[in-house]
Amino acid sequence: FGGHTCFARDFAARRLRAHFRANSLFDLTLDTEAPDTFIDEERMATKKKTKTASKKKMTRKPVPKKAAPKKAVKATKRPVKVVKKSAAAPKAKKQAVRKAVQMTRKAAAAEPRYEHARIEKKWQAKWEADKLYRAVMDGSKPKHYALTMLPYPSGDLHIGHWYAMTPSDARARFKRMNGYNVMFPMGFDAFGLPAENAAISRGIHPKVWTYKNIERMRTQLKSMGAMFDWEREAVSADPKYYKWTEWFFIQLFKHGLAYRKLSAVDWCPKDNTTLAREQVVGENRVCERCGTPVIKKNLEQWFFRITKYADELLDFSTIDWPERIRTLQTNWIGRSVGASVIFKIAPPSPTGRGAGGEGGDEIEIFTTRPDTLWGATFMVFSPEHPLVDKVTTPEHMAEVEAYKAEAGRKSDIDREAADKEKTGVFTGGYAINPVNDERIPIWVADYVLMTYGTGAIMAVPAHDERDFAFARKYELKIVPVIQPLGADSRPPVQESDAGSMDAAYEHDGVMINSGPFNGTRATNDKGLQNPAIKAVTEWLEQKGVGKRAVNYRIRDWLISRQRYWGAPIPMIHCEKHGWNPVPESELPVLLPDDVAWKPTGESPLKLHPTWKNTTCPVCGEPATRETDTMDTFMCSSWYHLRYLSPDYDKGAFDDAEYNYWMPVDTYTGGAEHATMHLLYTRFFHKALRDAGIVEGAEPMLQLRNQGQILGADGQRMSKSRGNVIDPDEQVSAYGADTVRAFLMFGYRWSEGGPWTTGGIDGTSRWLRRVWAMFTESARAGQPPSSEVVKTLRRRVHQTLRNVSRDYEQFEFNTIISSLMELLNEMQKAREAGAAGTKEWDEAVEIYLKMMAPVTPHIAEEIWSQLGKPYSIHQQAWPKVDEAAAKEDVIEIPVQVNGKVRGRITVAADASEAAIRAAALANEAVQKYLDGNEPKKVIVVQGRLISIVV
RNA sequence: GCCGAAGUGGCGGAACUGGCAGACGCGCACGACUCAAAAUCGUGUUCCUUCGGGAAUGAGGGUUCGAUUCCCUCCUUCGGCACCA
Repeated sequence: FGGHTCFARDFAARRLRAHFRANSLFDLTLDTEAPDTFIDEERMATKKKTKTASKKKMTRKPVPKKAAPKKAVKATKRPVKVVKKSAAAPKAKKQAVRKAVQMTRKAAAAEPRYEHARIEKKWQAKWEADKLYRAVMDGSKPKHYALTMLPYPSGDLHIGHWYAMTPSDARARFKRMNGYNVMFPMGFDAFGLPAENAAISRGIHPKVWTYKNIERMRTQLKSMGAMFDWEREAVSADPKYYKWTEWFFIQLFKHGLAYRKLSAVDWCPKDNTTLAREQVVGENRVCERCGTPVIKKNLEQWFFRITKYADELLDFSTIDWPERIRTLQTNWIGRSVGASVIFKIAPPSPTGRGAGGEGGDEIEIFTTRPDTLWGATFMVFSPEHPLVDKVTTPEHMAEVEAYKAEAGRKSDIDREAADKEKTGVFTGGYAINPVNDERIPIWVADYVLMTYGTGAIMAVPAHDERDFAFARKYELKIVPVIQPLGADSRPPVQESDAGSMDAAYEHDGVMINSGPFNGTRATNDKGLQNPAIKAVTEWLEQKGVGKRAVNYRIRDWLISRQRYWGAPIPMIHCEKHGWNPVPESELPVLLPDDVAWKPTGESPLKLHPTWKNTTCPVCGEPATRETDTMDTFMCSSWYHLRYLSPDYDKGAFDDAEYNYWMPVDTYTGGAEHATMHLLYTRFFHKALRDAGIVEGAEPMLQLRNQGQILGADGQRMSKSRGNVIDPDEQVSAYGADTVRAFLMFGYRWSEGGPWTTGGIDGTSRWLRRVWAMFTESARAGQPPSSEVVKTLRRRVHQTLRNVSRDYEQFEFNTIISSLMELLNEMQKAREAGAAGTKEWDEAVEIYLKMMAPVTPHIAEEIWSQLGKPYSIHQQAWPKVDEAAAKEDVIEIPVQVNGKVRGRITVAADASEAAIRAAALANEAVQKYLDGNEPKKVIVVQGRLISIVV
């Protein structure tokens, strides 16, 4: 391992160890050919020998040590402590449990080994042969549609896939055992850039690359032992799938929800394609796929009218989605309430200075602060605003043209950097402020964006930071209109004092210099709950110069991609008849196989010699096809519908299946899709609903996000960092059940975290112990006391209660810790002779059922070895016996002045008076009371007693 | 800057109605076994301690008999947005 870090060496060593262990290279008992009894006896005998030998040594050796002065002190002091702490039972209890655990751990070593590889292979084959997880409609059962995000077939399954999917699988299995008819489908999001990039760099056809990867990943997915119904598999690059992707596009087009528009769009120069606004990320505005900074291009492209649904998408009242996702989507949609106000362009002044407009022109602006209208001392137009040319006077024309040209050349990053110094030029034109008829100058500046509001703003320098900076730089008038509440605070009341302002005032105050509204209280809240805004908006409406208005940050969804490996956009352009959809009878528009993939910036389909040539569906004259393909997020917006009936050819899905299965009951996947897939799919469903294709407002009722597994170094896993954990290696070393259980045990599922080398060993030990204890035959011994079996039952049913709740709530880590705890309790019970009793058998049966969703193979194997009916996964979830789970004697801590000073043991149903009496009688408590009468005694039933002195 | 989430031992994390902080596991230390490892097993493991106790859930305050949990202020980390008028 020369040249590697210590970590790498350590990691490699561990892997080797695991590998040796898995392949039995260390273990002397691994001769599976030999009869089991022989192995057992042989081993037991050796164990016993070594045991007695060691005991002898033990008793002899420590003697001189104990004679050492230090130890002697401890030895004498100890008994005192023990006596004192005899009240503190938990410690003793804990030790007893520990002892029992150790005893059975020893016993475990004697059992036939847990051979995960053999067991897992065996059961996976049987489940598949038996179609155990086939989900078919069944009106007699409640349905549960469990969906987990489908993978992109990029090559190999990642540990992240396991982390996302296996807990989802466990939850689906839990639901199934609870009587639901569960569908848990799987598929591949198979179109997209990586396939095409592989084609370019390696010369493999995208289709070949993709399907080869799917083949491999399907095998890897099967190694999870998940309950995927493979007969429902859907692959988005399959013509029988994308036929309906195309069909959906046409439906959206027919309902006015898909349209073509020329606009400045985000373009990734590396991937040579346009991107949706959602796919441009980060401060530097980079491509979400490859990290290259995007540039703007003016192109005619296809858009989906997601903005039409902005308001509806803000309503989460009918779905149970994480707060985080709701916030992200809400912010992304970015709803602002304010007013639109109409400013007239001023007619040319008699002096020749002033507007170039001929009069009668109006300009509408959007503001969230109509209460500051009286402070609007100038207007600013975006350089792209169509009225710029009209308002610009001849003497300013050259300067304005130069500025526009400069703005056009700048990238968005340069232009939109918030800390950049603002620039602009005067147009020579003026507008009339409708509230006070002031003539205010019109400027052009690139800090005003054409893409938000109307592309023009009223500038209120006294109360807006950006306008203030601009006004200071170009020496424009500043009129304060909000006076702070304190007498001597700024800004000044008079316009002439504005020169002393050093920043815009953006806080609460009282309106001044505002005609009829002087004295009105103005808070800094936006929206109509601000009394000043409410009053002014109503006044504007009465005067007919403005009205209440809402604006959104979200833009329409740009879906055109200048790439080959995507679903073709089924549209035809004719010189005479413009754009028309391909007739539905001709769907799908098939992707041709014989294309040259060259990164030219044009779709490879455009370069195909014949593909684009077709005829106009209206007139039959020669016409051309759209050569762009669809964003892959279009394909994934409806995959949950294709799973309903992946082979159905009379429609995108079979209505009967839809009516039975939809909507999705639980959806699991990464939060990184918050403003992309998770927003698109909600939009898509609403659009289909309005097109009469689906029903209901939302496609997915409940969403839960898992976190991310990072490399052991806390960084994102990546090949270049060398910190990738390969799930296949983990599976071959530990088995799928261990990997599943570790991923569920080691993390809060919603958080994720760094991979911990060695952490998996704990889970591996757990399963080996389970194996050992449950496969070992009961030894004859003294019968257990009734207390032992009663305690056992109580623990079992208490655990069942907790575990059931945790499955329901996606809290997988505590499921496994509860199971580990119960195993420790069971070992204790076993040592006390409980094995062989009917309570023991019940405990084992419930235990296996509780672990079955997490570790399906080992549970099935032990279940079958115990002679129980196949399959454990078809068993009903056990019911909690509340009576058995109830504690009859409880220990309650007694607090004196907020500190635990003693403990009392009382019957669980003891009366408050009895508990109080017992607490006050407690020796330790008496000591702390020191003869004083307690001021107050609080008894919390079953919890604690708090005494205030 | 704005919005959101989260801060608990060496680590992952638990504490589900405001009621015994640190469950469960990892790691570590020492010991048993071994020629030696590995595996397994045993003991211990929040910190301080004069061995009586005391302190502690990012920091500081508040409410309460009682706060990891509720409220306020601040700090840190992560995620998102970012000239959005």
